[in-house]
Amino acid sequence: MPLITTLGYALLGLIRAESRTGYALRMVFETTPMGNYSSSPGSIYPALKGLEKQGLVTAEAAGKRKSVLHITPEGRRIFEAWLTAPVGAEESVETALLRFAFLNDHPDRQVTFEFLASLIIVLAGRASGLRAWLAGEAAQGMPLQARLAVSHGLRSLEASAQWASDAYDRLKGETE
Amino acid sequence: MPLITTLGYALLGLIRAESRTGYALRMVFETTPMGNYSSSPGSIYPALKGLEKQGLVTAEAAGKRKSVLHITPEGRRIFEAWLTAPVGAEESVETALLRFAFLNDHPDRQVTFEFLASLIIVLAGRASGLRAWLAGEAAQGMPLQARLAVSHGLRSLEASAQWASDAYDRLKGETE
DNA sequence: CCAACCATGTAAGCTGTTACATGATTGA
DNA sequence: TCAATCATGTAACAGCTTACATGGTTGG
Repeated sequence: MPLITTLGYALLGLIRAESRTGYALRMVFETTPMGNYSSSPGSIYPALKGLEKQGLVTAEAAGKRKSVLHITPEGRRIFEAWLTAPVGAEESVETALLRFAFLNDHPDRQVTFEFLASLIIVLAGRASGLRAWLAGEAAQGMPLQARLAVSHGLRSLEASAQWASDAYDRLKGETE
Repeated sequence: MPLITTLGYALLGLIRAESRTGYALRMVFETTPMGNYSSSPGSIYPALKGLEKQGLVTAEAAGKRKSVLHITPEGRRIFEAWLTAPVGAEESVETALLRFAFLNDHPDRQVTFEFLASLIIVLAGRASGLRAWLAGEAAQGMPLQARLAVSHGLRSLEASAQWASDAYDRLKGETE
């Protein structure tokens, strides 16, 4: 089993979509909202080295200093497995969104629909957990603003679920 | 200037509210949604040591192994400064919510209202940044699902702003 | 008396950040 | 030619996670 961070998968996915240099990958992070998965040479180059060491990408020399990274068959396998897994109970919304974005290129549209469906279920579960906590006695003893802070978390989950539902409809509309 | 992590401030705030042992602090994280700021002895005890080393808390021996932590005047000063600062442009929603929860105990209610007002402004700024990006040409070249993922970020910001506005009204109602 | 819980800590390892360093290439 | 940008890396450091280690106290 490979140990790949979210940044690693983000890099792998970008390389899969198009072979690139490390610098080109950095630029993606610096010029798009994908920058959340962070930038800076200090994180990207070591991460790329890690992917290379695990045989998920290969570096092709191109000029004095440049080296273009390509995904390997093994890299494809690993990425595909990560990409198409249903949303896990512990998975963060951030990585789920990263996967959703990369699923755009997946040939089987059904996978995306199943992905969104699993996301909605996970979010609903978390939301009901928070709702239960807020209704429970533990919450009654807490100061109002602490409860309000928790209710923010609930709102946030509801907004994500609503987004997922809207995205589902939107994509259904596209495919017809 | 002290270097204190979010976890450090969370601990400091809990100790300020009530002197506690490290174990009691851990239990707070394990039994409430505050668990986001994480638990596990491996992070909490070193963090407490750090606060002690900086003179922000003192440990009072209590029995064989227990030691009760108290906040120092210096700790109070540092915490108060952190607590009452307006929301920064780069500040995460998570730390803002932590501060909001702790502001519950602040004697001057006006501080909380100003805090929420500054939060709303920061969120609005981020939201318009994302909206601009989505409307810009960079976004047009991106695949639909990547744009949808970004629009999730926007929805999320809008939900947070709505929450802040509702919380403002709710608290205004309380004080009347 | 034994299990469960109270209570505190250390050690290894991984990730990421900041800052620094280096040199090539390109356009004005 | 000189500045900006392309392009890749290293080093120091901080923080967290997991896992381990240890021992006290309490209730059945």
